[in-house]
Amino acid sequence: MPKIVDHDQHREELLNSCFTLFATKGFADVTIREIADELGVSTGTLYHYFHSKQGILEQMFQMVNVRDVNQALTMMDESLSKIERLKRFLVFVRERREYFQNLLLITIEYFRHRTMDDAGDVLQDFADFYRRAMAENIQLPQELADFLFIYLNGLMYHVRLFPRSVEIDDQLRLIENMIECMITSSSKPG
Amino acid sequence: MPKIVDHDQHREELLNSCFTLFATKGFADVTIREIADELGVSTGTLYHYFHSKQGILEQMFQMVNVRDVNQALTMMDESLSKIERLKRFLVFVRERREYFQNLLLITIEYFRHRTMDDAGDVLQDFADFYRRAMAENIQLPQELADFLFIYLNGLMYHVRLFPRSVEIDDQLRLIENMIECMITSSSKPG
Amino acid sequence: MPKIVDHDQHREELLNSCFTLFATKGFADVTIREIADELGVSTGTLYHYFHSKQGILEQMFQMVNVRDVNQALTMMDESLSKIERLKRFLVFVRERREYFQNLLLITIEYFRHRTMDDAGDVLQDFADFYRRAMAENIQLPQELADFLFIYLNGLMYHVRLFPRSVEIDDQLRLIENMIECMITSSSKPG
Amino acid sequence: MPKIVDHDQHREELLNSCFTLFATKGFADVTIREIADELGVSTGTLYHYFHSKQGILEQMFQMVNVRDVNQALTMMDESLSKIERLKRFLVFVRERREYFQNLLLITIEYFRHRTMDDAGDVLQDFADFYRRAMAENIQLPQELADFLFIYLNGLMYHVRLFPRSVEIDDQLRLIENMIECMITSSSKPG
DNA sequence: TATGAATGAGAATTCATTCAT
DNA sequence: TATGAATGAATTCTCATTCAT
Repeated sequence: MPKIVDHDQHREELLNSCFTLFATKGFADVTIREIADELGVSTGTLYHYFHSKQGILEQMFQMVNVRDVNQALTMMDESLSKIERLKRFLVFVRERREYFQNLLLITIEYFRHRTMDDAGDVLQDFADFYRRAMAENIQLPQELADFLFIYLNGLMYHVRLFPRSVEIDDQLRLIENMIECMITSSSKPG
Repeated sequence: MPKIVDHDQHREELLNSCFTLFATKGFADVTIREIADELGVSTGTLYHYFHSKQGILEQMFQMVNVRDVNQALTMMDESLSKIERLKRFLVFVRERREYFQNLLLITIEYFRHRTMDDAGDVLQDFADFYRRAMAENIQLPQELADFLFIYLNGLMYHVRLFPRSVEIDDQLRLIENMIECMITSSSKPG
Repeated sequence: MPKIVDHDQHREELLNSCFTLFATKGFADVTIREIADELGVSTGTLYHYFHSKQGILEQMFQMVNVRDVNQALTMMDESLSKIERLKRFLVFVRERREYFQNLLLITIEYFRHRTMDDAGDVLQDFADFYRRAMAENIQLPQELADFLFIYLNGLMYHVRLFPRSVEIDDQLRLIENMIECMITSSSKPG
Repeated sequence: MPKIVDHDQHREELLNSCFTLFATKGFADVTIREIADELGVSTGTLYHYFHSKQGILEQMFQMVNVRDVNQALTMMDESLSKIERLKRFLVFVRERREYFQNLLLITIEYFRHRTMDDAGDVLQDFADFYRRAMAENIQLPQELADFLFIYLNGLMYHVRLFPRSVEIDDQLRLIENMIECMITSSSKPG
């Protein structure tokens, strides 16, 4: 009997392995051969799992999308205060900064290479998911969550491209203070 | 006598014209033929002015670098208050947002494709220049200027990739308030 | 399972086929397309077997080298006299004159296009092999074998470039007489 | 008044300068730019003097042809003996061996790249001239002169390609002895 | 006459994709 | 299902040649 489950699982492993490859070299500069070598399979095998190189990028992006949704939903403890939640979230981002930097770069690759027959506005949904998840999890007003999201993307971009010019910890403390300040000042009466 | 051509000036014009091309499609996905067509010259001419495709990217990035330095230095009126300066600066960014979005994407391309024999740490210098120019011009402490720089990069990234998800004017107002709040609160006694 | 191909054998066949091509047109004037057409394969296939055009020349020269060594070693009958050996050798050269003319021209191509990271002094080894094989096989003193080698190269060069100006048979008879004369006169007492 | 003589003289100088270039790198591997640089003129100027790259090779070969004829005719002293003439000739070749090596390589280039609308059988005439000049000057029977010619070409080829494997002086002494031997033995009465 | 900027056909090489095994 | 040899269109780059100045 063919192992259907394994097939999907295998595909997911394959996608994971070339996530970093695409992020660091860029989609166009990674060859199918490279991917195959990285994954330890032949190019022929790759084409059993994916329809094309393009398809790899698309499926990878969608997989990331789904996976991150699932992860984020289970992150927060219901009993925490806003400030605690924010702190936790920033620690979470800090710990996975490598991943988020790559995700940011992958998103650009997807932005550039998506075909218009991709179902719907995948990118918009992707961003919206993150923005809303942040608002919900940290319980921030959407505008503030957006602000935080935008800033964190800027920070990921910055530390990847100019690694020596800012201290990520200093910047995270700064944004924490700022958001905290906004929360407390806006919740204060008059 | 041969045709009189200002070699450097012509080269700069050529570089300007493929700035957008590289930003939108990405360096690897733009062909020399495309560039030549866009510029209205032959591929041979391109190689008369540039040593390689790589060389086009490098020279373009350096040109941008130099040009932006010169522009930024002449931007500010000495008599303005901090707040006024910040406002002016944000208007400046807003008006040139298209350009800054492209610059951000070009920077990633340069980051990916630079060769190690490029003189020094061009990228670091590039970022440092912007960070310091902002600190000086708006007269912010460096940490706050860095914060602003990082946020604005995040914003440029966001509006390019997810154009429908946030209002750039709302976000600019928000960051203005935040910085203003920081300035005033930190300058207040006690 | 992929198509079973004896990689090395196939490569050798390919090399054989472009031997004449390189000899007659010269390395630089043969295009990869021409080679591919001549061999009945695609350009892509060529690059599956060889690292570059340069590499084809290098591997071809080395293959020739090895093959000729093996052939020459089995040529001579132990029981023959010096004169008989010489005669046989000249017949051998005469019969394969087309090949030797091409080999001479190929050697020039290799001389011109070899890269310095080629292992050792391939050309010198190549010549030394021939000189020594001749001395041994015909049992001539090295100096006389060198003389014969040099003359025969000259003859191959001549008949290829100026085919109507000398009769190869006359010249072969002449050199036979000369060598014979040298052998007998030097072996005579007094 | 236009200087017609200078034009031709200039052209001859130009041809001289790229003689070595063509010999060492081969016709196809020398660029017009290289030639122009070597000659210290622009590519445009080159095309005032020559119709094409091909034309440079053709005119160069013809110039060499004519020049060598003129030189050789004035070389010999009428009063010398055969043996003396042979010796002188070999010294002449020895002194100009660099030139003859290049000439041999140029001849191959011409052989490969001549067009069929080149007037007559230039190559054949070229070889015949040398063969006859040698027969006349040294006063050898044509067959022996041919033999000498062929051998010397072989020697030039050998010392250029395999410089460490034979001593040119040893070989020249050997051929001298051989020819001498042939002369004296054939002139002796039965 | 002399220049060298401009041209574009054609070169070597790469690489996504196919398919016989 | 898995392989990797084979394909050939497309890419970057070169270079002989032209021509406006």
